[in-house]
Amino acid sequence: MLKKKLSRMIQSAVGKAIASGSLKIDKLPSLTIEVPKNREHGDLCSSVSFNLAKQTGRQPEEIAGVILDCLETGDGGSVKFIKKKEIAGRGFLNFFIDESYLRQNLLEIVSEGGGYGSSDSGKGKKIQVEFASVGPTGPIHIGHARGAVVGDALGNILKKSGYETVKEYYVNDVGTQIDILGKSLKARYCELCGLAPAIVENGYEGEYLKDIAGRLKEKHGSGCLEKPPDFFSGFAVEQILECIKKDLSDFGVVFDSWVTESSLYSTGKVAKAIDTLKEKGFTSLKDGALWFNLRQDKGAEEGQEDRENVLVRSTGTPTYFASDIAYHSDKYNRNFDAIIDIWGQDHHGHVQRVRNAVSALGYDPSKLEIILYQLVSLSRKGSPVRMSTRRGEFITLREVMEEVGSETIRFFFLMRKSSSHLNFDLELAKEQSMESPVYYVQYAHARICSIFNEASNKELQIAKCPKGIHSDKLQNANLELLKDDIEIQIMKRLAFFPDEIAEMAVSREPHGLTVYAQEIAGLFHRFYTDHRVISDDRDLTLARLTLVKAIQTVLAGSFGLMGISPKEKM
RNA sequence: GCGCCUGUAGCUCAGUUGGAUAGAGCACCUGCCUUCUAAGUAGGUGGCCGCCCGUUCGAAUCGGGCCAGGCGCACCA
Repeated sequence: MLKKKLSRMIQSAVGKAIASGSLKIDKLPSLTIEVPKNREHGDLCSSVSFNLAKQTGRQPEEIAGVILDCLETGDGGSVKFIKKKEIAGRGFLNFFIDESYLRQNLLEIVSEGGGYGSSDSGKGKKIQVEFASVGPTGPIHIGHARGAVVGDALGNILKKSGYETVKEYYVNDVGTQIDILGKSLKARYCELCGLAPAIVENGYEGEYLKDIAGRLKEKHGSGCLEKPPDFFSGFAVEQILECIKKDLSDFGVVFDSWVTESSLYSTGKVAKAIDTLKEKGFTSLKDGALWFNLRQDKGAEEGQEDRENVLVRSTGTPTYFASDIAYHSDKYNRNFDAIIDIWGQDHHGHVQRVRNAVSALGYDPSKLEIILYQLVSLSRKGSPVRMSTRRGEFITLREVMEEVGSETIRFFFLMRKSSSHLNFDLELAKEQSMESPVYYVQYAHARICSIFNEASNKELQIAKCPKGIHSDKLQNANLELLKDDIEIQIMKRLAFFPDEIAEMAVSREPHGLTVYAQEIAGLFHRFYTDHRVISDDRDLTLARLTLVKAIQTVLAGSFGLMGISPKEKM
């Protein structure tokens, strides 16, 4: 990673300056390396001198000079990294990457293939991402899909960055809503059997329940009328969960682990969590119910107010809150270094009390990171489409997948940071499809594939896209021939791919994937317009094929993280 | 009322965690195909970064106060 590499170099330079007495500070300042907006300011830059100036009372420019004097750009490797370094803007340190380093990197991209972009920045750390945990009371709808996309992509990014990552789905298969679901199913079933259905208060009314009732009748005839409520809710959950799993996998979202709420009950984890809270004195009885109340002397995070929440209802059944505490306790016991929950913004009221409960149990609350994604408002031709699972008014993920395609949905949902509101217009997504950024990036990939097809036709004997590249031919290409401005620019941006991924892993924000992919695609399209890859000049052809192969590799790599499959032809 | 999120070009949004002259796409003008895909590309128009204070070498970014929009405040999940 370029930034890390330079950061280490500057760090040791500062260390050297301290040792030699030319710099007098007690602690190293936080060191951030950036890519300057203005190309004249180099490829990488740092503003450490400004921070150090504050500590030492000296001029930034002077400090910058001291650091540069101690900086060793040789860095021991065989390939030179920094070509030029300078002080500008009254103290900024600007660095220019040597082209030979970029050319070397190009070969690495081609030989690493799909592995390029990986890093070990998360090595040895175990991390869990739980997302898309939609209760099995109805089909997964388009609003939920945002959480699914964000979580999936983030999980992919973390894995790529070397974290041991578990993508998990939590199934709320017990509770009041599940009981109501069972009753609602029974009502539909009674209808099918020619009986008057019981009226279910706040019952689910979606069409899908009629289908499930139909399947129940098909399987058992009218023989289930006397079955207990559990039977109906169990059947409904089983059917709906199967449908959710199918939807998600068709959407390209894959989980490593599924945990059911019911299992937390059957293994006694819920009871244990409640008992522990009781023992530690975080509970009280009021109106026949057991409440969680935060005590400021224990576990309370600073600046919080006392809050009370019901753990066990006066009826004796624990609430969702209780089982969620047990679930988080279970997560902590699995020894993750970080636990990431991805929830819809509508659950934000739940955030603080879960954090409170977790710290009440004695766990480190800083390990729990809750990402709230803003809800998706769906519209069609500008007019809003309201959704409610209970009333059965919703647009399902499957419907939208069939209408606009899963890749468009995924790309769209990754284009905005998760804290931004997102309006998804069905008609617009379709209409724009020809002009959309999804096609823009796909088109770049497809064009490259086309070049390789042509190359194989032209007796160059370069393998076809995308597999089986004869990398030895490309490895021997004379990359010195890549010297046009746009070629250098492309090599630079490709070299930053590992940095980009590592940064997204740290910020937990996968939306940079779309930004980066569009940028690479844009550079390629510019290159493609002005330069021919395949020409009579065999050496230049090989060099450019290597460049283009690297672009293709990186594009496909970013698509993979987004969960989008690269197109070979359009 | 309390809490969370958002406010950047006409529209949809980026903005490297406080850096140097704020960027894309769409839309609107003007160019570029005998060639590996024009689903592309070059250029132009377009900005009190919601408003006001503050913090400092430096603010779209951090803090406070307003204004506007979205969402949440159950013995639901």
